[in-house]
Amino acid sequence: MPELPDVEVFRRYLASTSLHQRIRTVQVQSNRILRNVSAKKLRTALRGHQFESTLRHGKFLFVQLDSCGWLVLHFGMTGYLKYFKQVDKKPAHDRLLVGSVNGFHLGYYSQRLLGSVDLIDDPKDMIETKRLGPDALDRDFDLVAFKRTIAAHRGTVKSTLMNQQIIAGIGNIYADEILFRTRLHPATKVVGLDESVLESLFKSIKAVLPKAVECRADPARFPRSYLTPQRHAGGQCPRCGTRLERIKISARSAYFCPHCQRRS
DNA sequence: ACATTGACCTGAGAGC
DNA sequence: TGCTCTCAGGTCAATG
Repeated sequence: MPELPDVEVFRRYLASTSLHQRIRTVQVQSNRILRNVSAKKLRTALRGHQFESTLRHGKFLFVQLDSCGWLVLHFGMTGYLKYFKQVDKKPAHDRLLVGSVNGFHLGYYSQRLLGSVDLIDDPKDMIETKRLGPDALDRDFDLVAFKRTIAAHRGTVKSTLMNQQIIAGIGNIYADEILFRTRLHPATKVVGLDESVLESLFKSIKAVLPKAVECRADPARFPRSYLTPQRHAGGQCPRCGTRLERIKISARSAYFCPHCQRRS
């Protein structure tokens, strides 16, 4: 699930529910999600403290602590957050539960355990260490930066869009949506795309992602012109009605309209 | 340096 | 019903 729009929705959810509450309990339900922090160290860092603010870069959510340091949440393929009061009504696959003095809990969920939780000193350092590219929605990430960033790469346009070290935030679903809007076949090579196509691709990124956030990353709310709600076996192109095709690009499924997105 | 592939996990759904 | 196979929106290490 969680690409940039999903994580932005999680960030707003956390910010509207869980800031400025004194933390009373910390339950690590699975050690597997922990990266460079032990359960004990995490408990010590959180208990008695508060979440102060939030930040997002690509698919990473950073939560600032009032003491010092940041909690980092990554959601993998199946992660999400849930804020609730009744512990007996919590969903399955909770991996971290943070309880506050107000009686509510913030749960981090990850069915497939591909997500991660970490504790760091500074988001900037982490972004640098992981060599993440600019966040796709950052204002400073403009057309000039986009062209400069993408120019050095030789692979397909889809794998380039999904490479977090080139641009942070775009995953499999939104790469397909962006390419559909740009009418580009997913296997098109970046090399040889002319200026006008690059500009159109850039505009698609800057249109699709905010629209998805506005729709709370829920495909059921997406405009009719969007590919994502049709992105399944038997799905049809919202523009021309052609049956969508599925191919493999860098070992992931790419859905596209064979009529609107011709191989060039 | 860059691009691609398989491995890491669990669970749902299809087909037999 | 139960078995097997494939697939799923993530990254990372190993390979070409």
